[in-house]
Amino acid sequence: MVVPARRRPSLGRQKIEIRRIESEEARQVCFSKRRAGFFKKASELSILCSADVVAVVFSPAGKAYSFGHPSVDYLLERFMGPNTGNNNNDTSRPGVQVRRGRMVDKLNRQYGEVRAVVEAQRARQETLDELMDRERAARSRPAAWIDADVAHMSAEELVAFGARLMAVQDGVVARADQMLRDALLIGRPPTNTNSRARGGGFFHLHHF
Amino acid sequence: MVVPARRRPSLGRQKIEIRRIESEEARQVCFSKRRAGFFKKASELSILCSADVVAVVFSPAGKAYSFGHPSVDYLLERFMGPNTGNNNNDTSRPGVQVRRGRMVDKLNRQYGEVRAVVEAQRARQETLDELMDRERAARSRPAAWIDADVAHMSAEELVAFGARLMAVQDGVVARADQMLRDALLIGRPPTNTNSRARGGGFFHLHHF
DNA sequence: GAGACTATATTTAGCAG
DNA sequence: TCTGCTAAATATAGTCT
Repeated sequence: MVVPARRRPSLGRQKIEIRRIESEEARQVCFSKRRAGFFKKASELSILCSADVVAVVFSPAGKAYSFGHPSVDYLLERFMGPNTGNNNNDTSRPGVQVRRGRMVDKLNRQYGEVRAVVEAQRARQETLDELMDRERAARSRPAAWIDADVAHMSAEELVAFGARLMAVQDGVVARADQMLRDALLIGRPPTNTNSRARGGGFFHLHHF
Repeated sequence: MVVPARRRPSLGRQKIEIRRIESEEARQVCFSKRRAGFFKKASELSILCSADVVAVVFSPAGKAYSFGHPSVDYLLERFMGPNTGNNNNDTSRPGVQVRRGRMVDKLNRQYGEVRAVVEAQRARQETLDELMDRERAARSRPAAWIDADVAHMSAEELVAFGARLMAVQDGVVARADQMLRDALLIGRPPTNTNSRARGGGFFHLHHF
């Protein structure tokens, strides 16, 4: 009795050239997969080598996904620590007061790998997008205080500024990370049977 | 005649737990390898999916390696474009005037994958570190204008600020990228026989 | 249109020079 | 330290559900 010689169920991974994927759909799929892998790599790098890693990815559609890394504790301490009452002459920026809850949602959306959590609240997604837009609009006015000068900086200044930016962003991400962590009461990502989701998750406490 | 049954030349890659590598040396090696792989992934992601990607890695030793990516042209245009003479009331930041040359060096050091180039000028490295420190010191005073407030931001503000930061940083990296590119007259990374350096390089022009 | 799956493409841990 | 090698560990393209 001859077996229908059914073909291989799959050709397996194919080699591809590193060039823009033309197919809109395939591009989107690839983006999701690789973004996940990318963030995972970031996570591993930060854990294995005790390195601070910050990564931001803007989807073609314009959405931002960020990965904030390790030294959460260290930076948290630095930014929220003892000297909380410092000299900030905040006279130009608008005060957007908001409670904790929303923050969690936004971070979840912006964040890449907390997918497991996001999964459970995908419904709120749209509300978030809306919020994001509104906020951006509200900030467009005073927002210029930062980038207005970038174009005018000398080479030296540019580099220095960039460095500062990284450091600050690091702090921002760190604090955000911590807030999310607090809000969700997460110490480690929720256990997930999916093999992809394994690999550690990206909110680590560790080191420094 | 019995063959000495020589063992496998290598056990091949071993599985490791994702946890801080204790061995100082092994950690350093791993850092180098994975940093390279990480940046490569960033590059591929940006090219394949036409996504903007920014990644910064701080080595345990404190050095920063950054990967700026794609929409160089787009952002360059945005930051250096037509409306160069905009409304910046720059009354607080010091003006550090410097010529092009140094910029190239610093960027090279800061950048990870231009190693091939860096290789050829490692000697100047120390001068750069010195410069960096001096600059940082000089900037420590007015530097506070940014991070002083981070600790005081509400959740909403934090996220918005983070988003802006990413965008700006993207711009900074983009401009820096372009400057380096101009200065070195590079269109693509220098050809290198080393297999590691293969994989595309990270300064792309492409898309958007 | 997000996951599951399979077969390959890539990455990289542990060594050796 | 840095480079190269080898083989096992992962990441993922293409498909199907």
